[in-house]
Amino acid sequence: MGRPRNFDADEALDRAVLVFWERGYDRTTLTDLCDAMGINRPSLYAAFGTKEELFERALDRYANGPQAYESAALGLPTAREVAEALLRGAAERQTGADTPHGCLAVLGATTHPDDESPVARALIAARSAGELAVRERLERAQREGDLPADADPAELAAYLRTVIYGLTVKAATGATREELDDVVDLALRVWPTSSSEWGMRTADGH
Amino acid sequence: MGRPRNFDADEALDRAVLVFWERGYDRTTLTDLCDAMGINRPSLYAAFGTKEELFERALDRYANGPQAYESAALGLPTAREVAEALLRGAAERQTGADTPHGCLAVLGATTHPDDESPVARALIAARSAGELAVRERLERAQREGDLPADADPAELAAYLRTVIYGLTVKAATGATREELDDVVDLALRVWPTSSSEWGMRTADGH
DNA sequence: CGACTTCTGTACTGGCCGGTACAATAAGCG
DNA sequence: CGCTTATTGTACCGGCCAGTACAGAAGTCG
Repeated sequence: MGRPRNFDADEALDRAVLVFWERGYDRTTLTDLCDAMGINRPSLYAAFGTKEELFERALDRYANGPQAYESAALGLPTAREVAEALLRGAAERQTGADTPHGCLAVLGATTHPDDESPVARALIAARSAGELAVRERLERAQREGDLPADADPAELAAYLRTVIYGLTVKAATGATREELDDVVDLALRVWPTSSSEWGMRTADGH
Repeated sequence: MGRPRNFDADEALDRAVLVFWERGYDRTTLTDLCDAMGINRPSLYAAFGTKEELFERALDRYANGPQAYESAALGLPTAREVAEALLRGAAERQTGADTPHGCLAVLGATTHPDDESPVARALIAARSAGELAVRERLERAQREGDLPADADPAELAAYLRTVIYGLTVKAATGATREELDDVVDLALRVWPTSSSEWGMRTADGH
């Protein structure tokens, strides 16, 4: 009962995602959000709560929407395919013509680990969860014999995550998809293809 | 003549660098800066101008101070040494115990290429200049026979820059120096050591 | 129809922001 | 010692921010 709201909450949240994605948390104002969502402030508060709470909802929706290619990538059969899908997916997603460049979870806020703000903690948690998921997928690959026994899933996951973060910053700086794909080509050469070659290349390390 | 200022401008600028480095441009207020610099607002304006202008001065000082390892790295004799020094230097610099984690030039502001603010343009210019310098160094290495002829200096420079950016985000998220060094170990395996191996690993690419 | 409940629109609040006016202060110089 | 010049400290400005009070509007249910 009561007066029905005359906007679609999911659609409004999608608009909010785009605004945060483009401008980051700090530089986004409630006025920006209301304009983009087509509603006014009391409605925003009633439906989504505080700006911080709205950001966390947006982050969640981003993970399940634009960033869903990540979980899809983890479902691929081999570790090598997972790695390539993660990197190519990041390059493609972050240079889309119709979406802001870069990644909301990385560029959403300038955070440092000792920052106790809820926004910072939500972002750091989201990033850590992403890396952990990759690591667990690679550990499974190793158990399945899909990844050489002397490879280190944790290090590989950290490396993949590092490259993905780097792609984000490059995309935000204005890199094109082609440039990013070239970087992905190079980054994937690290991937261990066979146990012997992997060992050989490790042996002469410093 | 006139009353002499009772603070050291360079020292005050160093303090400003630390504040911007830790909090980023947007989250840093003039009150933060004045407190850290030990001066009050009119003195700050007289000595450094606007907050934006102060940030650009801080960025410049950062490049010539904490980030000076980059230009030092470019002076090393071989391309391989240059690459390793850049990555190790980034890992070390961005996880220092006495300095904020991450890189001022990357985390200083959430920017997008179509952002016309002076701060955004200064940051993007600084990043592009950094990558260009690496690329030119690698082109020289190739002329000197120090890098295989079939390697692509522009792609390698973009790759190095991407990994460095990624290290920055990981450092800001709380990664330790050891974790970053492991990533550097992996990242450096990409480096072309001899023309034949480089070609071999390229041939079966997709 | 009329009571009730929920949402919408306007207009506002206290607080913080970047930037500055102005008077007091501290030096050099004749 | 005064005059000039530059910096300092205080106190303030308009503007924008996130968040909200309140009245009117739009539905449901008896």
